Amino acid sequence: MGLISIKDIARAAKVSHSTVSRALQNSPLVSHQTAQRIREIAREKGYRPSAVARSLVTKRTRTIGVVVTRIADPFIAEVVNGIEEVANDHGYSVFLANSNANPDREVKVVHSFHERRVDGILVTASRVGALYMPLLTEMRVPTVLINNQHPGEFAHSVMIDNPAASIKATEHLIQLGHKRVAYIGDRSGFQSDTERFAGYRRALELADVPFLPELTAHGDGTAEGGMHAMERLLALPQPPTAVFCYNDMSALGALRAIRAKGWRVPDDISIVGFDDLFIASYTNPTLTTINQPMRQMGSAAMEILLQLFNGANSTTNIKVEGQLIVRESTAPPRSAD
Amino acid sequence: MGLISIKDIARAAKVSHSTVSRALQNSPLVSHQTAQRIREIAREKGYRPSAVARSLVTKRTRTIGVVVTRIADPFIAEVVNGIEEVANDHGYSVFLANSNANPDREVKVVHSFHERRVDGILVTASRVGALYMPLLTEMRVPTVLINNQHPGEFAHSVMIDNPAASIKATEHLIQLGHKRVAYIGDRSGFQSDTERFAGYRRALELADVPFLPELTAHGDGTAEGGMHAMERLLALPQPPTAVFCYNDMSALGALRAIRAKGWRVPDDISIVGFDDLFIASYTNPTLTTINQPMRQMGSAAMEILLQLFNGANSTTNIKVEGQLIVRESTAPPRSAD
DNA sequence: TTGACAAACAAAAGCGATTTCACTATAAGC
DNA sequence: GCTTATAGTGAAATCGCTTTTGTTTGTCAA
Repeated sequence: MGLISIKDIARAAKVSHSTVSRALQNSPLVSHQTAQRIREIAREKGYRPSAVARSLVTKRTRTIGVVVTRIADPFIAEVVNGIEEVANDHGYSVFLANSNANPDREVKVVHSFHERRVDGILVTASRVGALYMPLLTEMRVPTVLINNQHPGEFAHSVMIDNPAASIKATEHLIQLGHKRVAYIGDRSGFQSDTERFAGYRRALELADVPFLPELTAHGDGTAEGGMHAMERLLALPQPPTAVFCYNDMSALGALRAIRAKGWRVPDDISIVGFDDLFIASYTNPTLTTINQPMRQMGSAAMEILLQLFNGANSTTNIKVEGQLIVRESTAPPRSAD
Repeated sequence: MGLISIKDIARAAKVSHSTVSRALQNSPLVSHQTAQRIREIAREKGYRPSAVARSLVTKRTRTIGVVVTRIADPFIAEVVNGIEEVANDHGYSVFLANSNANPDREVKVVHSFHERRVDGILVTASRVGALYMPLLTEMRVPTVLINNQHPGEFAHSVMIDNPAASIKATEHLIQLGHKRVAYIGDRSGFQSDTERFAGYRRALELADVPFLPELTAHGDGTAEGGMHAMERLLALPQPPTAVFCYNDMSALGALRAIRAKGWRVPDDISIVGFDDLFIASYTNPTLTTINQPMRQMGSAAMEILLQLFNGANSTTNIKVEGQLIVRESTAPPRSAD
């Protein structure tokens, strides 16, 4: 005998298996006495109803699929933490899959979720938005996108307001007196890079600070990439006095490049990051950055899903605010030039 | 009509649904021609077989459950990345659940995995080892523990050799000439703390360096905890000249406490961490630490599971070596005393 | 006494697949 | 020409549940 089933405990309790099923879901159609007895026997035998059999008839699996680029990315891990928390609280289990930012693999993963009949799908930082529309429409699975990287609106999403946040970050530097403010972006063509860059330019414009093309360098969102981008900026005949980085990882690399050259932050150069990863509070100097409420973004996305499960059918596009966190990596330029 | 089923495509192809099933699994019991035609129709209609219906009859779900303390923990995220990679490669989907280091919740999660009929379970840093034995035996689900935190052997596990690695770390400090070597541990009672502390003491013993009880402080594995522990060590009349930290997070806090006091690393005090988290290469100074091959530990655990699925029944207890990575945070003491 | 009604349970259908078993052609062997 | 093996297919059983439908029993009013 493999696992014990509802029939086994029906036999033991001398009732039909339908009665057992009802007793275990506290249905009022079974007498309190019998129900009690059945539950007792079930507990004794360590019976656990099969979710797969149940799902087959109820047509709901109480599972959701989460597709991420890489779970080891600290930003994503926090988002997933928020998702899992809410999901678990509501009895949903979460499937996790990495896409490695590979569109093919992403599609494959979504198909596998479909076969598993997940009730909903959450996607972080996807770049295959255009592929999703037909795919998901065909599947009819409620889907919420988090920080989608493809231009265009999707039915349901949670995003950070990139332009507004970037303006805050850049304005902070300008207000400190910086005129030569650089931008280290991500060359991979994410929409968030485009938007953050736009915010940066807009802030310069608003403050009548000229935009200098040579002060834009591109990394790839990693510390390594940020380091190389910073090296290029430092090699300029007239290096910037402040740098706004696409994300904290890039900023980490920038800090390193500056230190390697023997310069000091913020004395010689100011640095602002984006994300407010945990480690931003533990770098030396600590990092001024934009706080993205990652955990809450995850919970919010999951809560949208829950509402969709409950029949809501309005489109929900949440845009959260980023908050500027001033730490030690920014200061007025050495001499206001 | 909800989702399209095997019957729908059977009707369209004018064959029985059994033939469809066979055609889609490339069974040799169906003619090449018919199979071709059926597959074509299935593709056209975007048919995806229901994994839940299949699982009900095959008794295998091709899913595994992964229970972690917190997915946002960078160490764990890397392990999970390794797990997901090989699981996905073999057609397994992974359920992820946080236990928040709460034994009750951990048991609940395992029960939910059981109901979902996962084929196997992976647990990282569990502290409820004693509870697992009966629970898992009853469930008969292959389980592999990663860095289990409960003393005692479990059937299958992947662990780092804590004592050996800690000896390496401590010896490194001693060889640099340090005599007052402190240890910042984790007061939560993890087995890894016990083992690392034991390694530390053993190294002192081997080098005839006296063990001084006042040089042992306890954090809680977080940067904050490490910071407070370090503050206590710094307040000593004669502070240590080197500190071996339970993990990189604690070391991060220690670095910060030292910096707050105006001292410098490694000039005034040397620091060694444990884990080699990504950020160890980006602190200032970069952190000397013990490398745990997190990703590989995850893959190894998943591979053990796969072997168990294939009928292997030997007990497998993998013990991986930690590697000392020397970076900038360690140097000889200011004056060999 | 009888019929209506409700309560408590059993029986059976069905979810969507896999798999066993049975059946029908067709080809091969005598 | 007749048995017999074989390939290809269909029918039916099955997995472990939920849910609809049916049946029995007891209570009460007429």
